[in-house]
Amino acid sequence: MTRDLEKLRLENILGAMSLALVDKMEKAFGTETGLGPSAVAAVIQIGSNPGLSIETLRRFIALTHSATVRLVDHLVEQGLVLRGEGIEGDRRSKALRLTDKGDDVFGRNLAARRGVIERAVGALDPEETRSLGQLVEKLLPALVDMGDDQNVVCRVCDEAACVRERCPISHMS
Amino acid sequence: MTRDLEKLRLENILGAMSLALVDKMEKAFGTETGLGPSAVAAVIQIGSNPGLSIETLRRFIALTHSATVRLVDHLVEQGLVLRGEGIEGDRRSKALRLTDKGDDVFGRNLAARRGVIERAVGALDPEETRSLGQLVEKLLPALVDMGDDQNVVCRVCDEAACVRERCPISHMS
DNA sequence: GCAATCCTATGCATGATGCATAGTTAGGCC
DNA sequence: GGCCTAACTATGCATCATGCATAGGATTGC
Repeated sequence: MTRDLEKLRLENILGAMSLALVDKMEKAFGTETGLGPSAVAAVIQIGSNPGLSIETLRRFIALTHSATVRLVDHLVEQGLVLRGEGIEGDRRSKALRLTDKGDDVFGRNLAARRGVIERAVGALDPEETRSLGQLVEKLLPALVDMGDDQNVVCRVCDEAACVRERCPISHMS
Repeated sequence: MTRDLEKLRLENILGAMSLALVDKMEKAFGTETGLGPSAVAAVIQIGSNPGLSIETLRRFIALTHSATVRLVDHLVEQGLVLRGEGIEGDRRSKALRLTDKGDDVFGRNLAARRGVIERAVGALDPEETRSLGQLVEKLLPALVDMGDDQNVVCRVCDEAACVRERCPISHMS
């Protein structure tokens, strides 16, 4: 019984920690680049997968198509994104790419995210950090459903830090 | 160097895990009770601290006063919240309380949150769970700034599962 | 009893987003 | 070749959440 209560307590703290971490990341995005969560996700995805289409982007960032169009419009106005020519000659689609300015924002967002997480993990010693990593790695797949949202989870990931073969989330396609 | 890369990788996964967990919680709130994140936070805070004022609530859920007024209006319309009489005879303030229906929603939201977290933690054995708990407990304070947002972090916490003396976040005043 | 302070409430504006719809291109089938 | 369906993009319209500015009522201290 005490055991159960203790378990509840730890689960509760895990939830609080996650929420705090996400809050801090979003706040850091805002102060660093002035972009909201969806815009940040879009920039990071376009930066990580240059040339993708709006439709593909839409799935990564979990928005409606129309919302994604508006969002991209906005990013283009801000000079962060370019709508290139059709993908593989398909003139329906537009290949999305970052401008130099967009690339800068891309990097600053990832750095801000890294900073927030490093600051938290900084409270642990190297041994504990490694231990936490192993646990999180084991726990993450249980959180992710099959289907579209596999990618959604990675919408603000630093893909340079992500070893695909070892990512707990199977990136398919 | 490999060590650094590995550290980056683990930090990245921690970020992804937190985002996934928060996503799932918000989704669960939506499907369970149809409320958005702010409304859920409001219900949970009113349920956990019955009789609080709009101004106090506002700080817990990190909204403007006006936004909080509108939110409470909405919750009252839905029959979840009551605006009671002034707090301690102060007729400026209105003591906020949950109706029976609101209390039901309160419980269902907390249960939904617990379910999401349990599902994730279910991937670990008891020993690992305990270990994760200790690490998270150590790491959480490093994430929380002094000031208002100490409470904000707890906006959807299950206070029944939270042992105040052992909460890494000092709840003051 | 008056001024400063605090709490609540409301008018107005904005930004993000979804739904419904339309235009354009590609590809397969006759 | 011509046509139908599917896929991708874009836009009009509506809604919701939220912030800013302002106003009104209550409390407190001098």
